[in-house]
Amino acid sequence: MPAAGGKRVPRAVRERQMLDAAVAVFARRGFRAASMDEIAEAAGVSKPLVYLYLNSKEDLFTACIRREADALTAAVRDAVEAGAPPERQLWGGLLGFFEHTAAHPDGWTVLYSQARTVGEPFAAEVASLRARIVDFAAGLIAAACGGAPGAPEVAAYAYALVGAAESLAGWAATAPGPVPAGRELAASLMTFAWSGLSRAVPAQ
Amino acid sequence: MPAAGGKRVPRAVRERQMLDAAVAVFARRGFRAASMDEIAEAAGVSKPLVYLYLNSKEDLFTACIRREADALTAAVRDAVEAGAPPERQLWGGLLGFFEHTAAHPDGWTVLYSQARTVGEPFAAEVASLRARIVDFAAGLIAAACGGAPGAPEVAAYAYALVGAAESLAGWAATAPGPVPAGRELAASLMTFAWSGLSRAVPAQ
Amino acid sequence: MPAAGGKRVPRAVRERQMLDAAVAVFARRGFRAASMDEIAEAAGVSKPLVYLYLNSKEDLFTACIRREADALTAAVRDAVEAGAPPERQLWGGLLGFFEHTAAHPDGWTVLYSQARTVGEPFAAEVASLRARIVDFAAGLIAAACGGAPGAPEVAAYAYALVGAAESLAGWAATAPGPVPAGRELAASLMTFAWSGLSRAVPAQ
Amino acid sequence: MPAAGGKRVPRAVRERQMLDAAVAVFARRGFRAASMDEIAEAAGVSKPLVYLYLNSKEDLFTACIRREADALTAAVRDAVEAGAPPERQLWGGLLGFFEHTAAHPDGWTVLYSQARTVGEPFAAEVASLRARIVDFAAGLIAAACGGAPGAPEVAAYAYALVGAAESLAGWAATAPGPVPAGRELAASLMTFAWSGLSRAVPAQ
DNA sequence: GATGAATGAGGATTCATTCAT
DNA sequence: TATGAATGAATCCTCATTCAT
Repeated sequence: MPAAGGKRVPRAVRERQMLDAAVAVFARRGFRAASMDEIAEAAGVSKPLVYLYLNSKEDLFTACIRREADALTAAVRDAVEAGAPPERQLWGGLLGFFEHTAAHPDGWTVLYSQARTVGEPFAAEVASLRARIVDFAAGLIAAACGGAPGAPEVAAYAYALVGAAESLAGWAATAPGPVPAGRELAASLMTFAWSGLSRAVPAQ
Repeated sequence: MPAAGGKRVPRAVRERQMLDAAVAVFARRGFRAASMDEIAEAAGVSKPLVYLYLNSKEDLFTACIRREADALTAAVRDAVEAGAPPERQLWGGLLGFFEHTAAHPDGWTVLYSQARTVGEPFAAEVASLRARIVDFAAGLIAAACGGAPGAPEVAAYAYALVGAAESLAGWAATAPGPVPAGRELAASLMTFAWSGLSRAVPAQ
Repeated sequence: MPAAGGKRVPRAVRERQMLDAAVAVFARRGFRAASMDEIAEAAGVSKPLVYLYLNSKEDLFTACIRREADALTAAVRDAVEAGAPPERQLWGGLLGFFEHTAAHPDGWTVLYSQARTVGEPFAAEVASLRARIVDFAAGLIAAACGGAPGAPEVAAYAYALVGAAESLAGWAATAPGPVPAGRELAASLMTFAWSGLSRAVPAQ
Repeated sequence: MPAAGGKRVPRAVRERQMLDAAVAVFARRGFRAASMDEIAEAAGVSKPLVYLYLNSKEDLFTACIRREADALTAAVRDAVEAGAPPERQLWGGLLGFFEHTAAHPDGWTVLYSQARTVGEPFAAEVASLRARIVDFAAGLIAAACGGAPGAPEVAAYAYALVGAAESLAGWAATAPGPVPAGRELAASLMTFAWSGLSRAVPAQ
C-alpha cells in the first residue's frame, strides 16, 4: 500500500516520505538486503523518482543515517540541563536517549544494528555520530571525577557508558515481555554507572 | 594468493582452512557483501569445494559464528576462577574476554559487527551467544548484590555490563592509536562497574 | 539476431514475443536444456526483462504450455460440428487437430515431447490438457456406441483414440519424406478407429 | 541406502546394479534432472566407479534405453505366435506388450516419457526402437488387409496402432484407481483396432 | 576393484541504475 | 513532477567429470 499515493506532491514532502519508507525498510532488512524496488513501493512512488531525488542507494542510506543521527543527538542534547551538576546532566541525557530510541525504534535499529556493518562506505557517518556522543559523555565524566577529557581512562569510562546505554536500548527494543520504560532504564544505568555494583541494592 | 595451496588435503583440515578464510572475509565485508568467490580464493580452493563441504553461504556463515562464539564462550569460562568471590570471578571473565577478542579481532568483528544485522536468518545464533553471556553476568551480579538472577534490575545491570564490555572491545579493535591492553580495559571496566563513577579516581 | 528488435514496446506485445521465442527454443531443446539466455536472445531482449515479465523459467514454460494447450483445444473445439452425429463430430475434431498441429509444429513438440517429462512441476498442466481431450473423445465414443461416458471400456477406447492421433501427428511432424496432409491422416484414423482394421481396404 | 553395499563385486554384477539404479532414477527425474551423484548413491557405489564402467551420463542413459528397449522388444516378440493368423499374432503381441510394461514401469517410463525429449543425442536410440515396433505392426497389418507393408496407408495404421497401445500403457501406469489388467487392455485395443468403434459393443 | 578429493564451466536469478516520454 | 520500459553486471549454486591413491 502506497504511503501517500497522491500526485504532484512538493519535493520536500516527497523526500520525507521516501526517507520514512527507506528507514522502515532498511530497519527490517539491512542495507544490502533492502532493495530499491521495495523502498520505492513502500514510499508509493516509482523508482526513477527515488533516484531523481536521492541519487543512489548509498546516498539514500546515508541520508537516513544522517537524519536519524541528528534527531537522536538533538533529543539527547535537549534533554540535558545545561549548567546543572554532572550527575544531573547525565541523568537528563540518558532519559532523553532512552525515550527517543523507544519512540523511534526503526531509526534506532538502522543506526545501531544495520549501519554498523564495517566495510560499507557509510560506516564513517555512524562512527561520527558515536564519536559525538562518546565525547559528550567523556566531558561529563571528566567534570564529575576531575580528570582530563582526553585521558585514556576517561575515554574508557565514556565508551563503557555509551556501550551500556546502547545495550539497554537494544534490550528494550527486542525484549519479548513487558518492555522496561525509559525512566527505569535510565535509573538502572545511573545506579550501575554512578554508584557501582558494589553498592547497588536490588529491588528485593 | 591461496592461503595454503597444498593439494589433496584431508577434509577436516580443508574445512578449517575454509572457516579461517571465511571469517577473515566476512569480517572485512559483512555477510551480504562477501562473495563466495572471494572466500574460496582466500581459502585457496575452488568454489564447488566450499559448497561441497559447507553447503551454502548461509550455512558457512552460521558455522563461522558458531565456531567463534564457542571459542569466545570457552575463553571467558576458562578465565573465570570457579568458586572465587563474585568480584574475582568477574575480573577473570573480563580479562578473558578482552584478551580473547584482542587476539581474534576477525572473529570479534564477525560476531559483534557483522552478525548483528537483523532480518538475517543467523541472527538467532548470535542472540543465543549473547544470551549465554548475559546470563552468566547476571549470575555473578546476583551473587554480588544479593538479588534474584531473574529480577529485572539484575537483568538490566547484566545488559549494561555486557554492553560496556562490548563497546570497550570494539574501541580497542578499531582505535587508531596505541591499543589499550586487555588488562587495562578490564581494570577500567571493573572500576566503572563495581565502584561506580562517583568513586572513580582517574590516573591524574 | 533479435526476432523483433524495436525498442520501447508495450508490455503485452513484448510478452507475446517472449512466449513465441520461448516456445521455439523449448521445442528445440526441451525444458531443462533450454537456457534463459538463449530464450532472451531469441526474443530480442535482455534476460532481466524476461524475468520481470515472466518470473521464472518454470513460470515461462508453464505459460507456454498453457498458451499452446488453449490454442489446440480451441482449434479442435471449433472444428467440431456441434449437433452433428458422432461420426461427423469425430471427423471434424480429428481434422482440426491434425491441421492445427501441422500448422504449429513447435507448439505441438513442446506439448507432446517436451512437457511430458515426469517429475517436473508442470506435468500437471499437460495432464490436464490431455484429460480434457480424452474426456471429449470419450463423450463422442459413448454417444456412438451407446455406453456410459465413464465406463472403463469407453475410457480405454478414448485413450486409444487419442494416443493414435498423437502418434500420427508426431509421425507427420518428424517424417523425413513428403508429409501426409491433415486430411489424409484424419481419413486414415477414421477408417482405423471407426471401421476397424478387419474392414480396412488399403489404397492398393 | 546402498542397494548392495558389498565390496569387490564382479564387474558384470556391478554394472547391472548401476543400470538398475540408473533406470529408477531416470524414471523419477528425467535425463537432465537426474544427477550422477544420486545415481551413484542409489547404486551403492562411488561416482568414479560409475564413470569407469559406463563412461558418461549420456552413455549411461543410452545403455539404460538400450537394455529396456531390448527387453521390451524381446517380450513382444516372444509373445507372438509365429505362423499364426495376423489377428492372433497381434493379440499375442499386445498382450506381451501390456504385460511387460506393467511389470517394468520404470523402464517404460524411461522409454516413453523421459527418452522422448527431442534435441537430446539419445533420441535416435528411442526412435530406432519405435521404428522396429512400428515396422512389426505394419507387417501384421499388411498381412491382414492385403496391402504392401510400405504403403503410406499401412504405415498410418501402424503408427495409429502403436500410439494407441502406448497411450493405454501410459494410462495403466498412471491411472490412480484400480489399474486395468494387461489382458483387458489388449482386449479393448483389439476390439478398437480390429473391429472398429462402429461395431464396438460396450460392456453394458 | 574402488574411492576421497577436487574443479571448469555454465545456469538461474537479482539488483542498482538509466532512458525516453 | 513522474513513470513504464529496459539492461549490465554480479552472485549463488550445481553438475559432469577427473586425479591420485
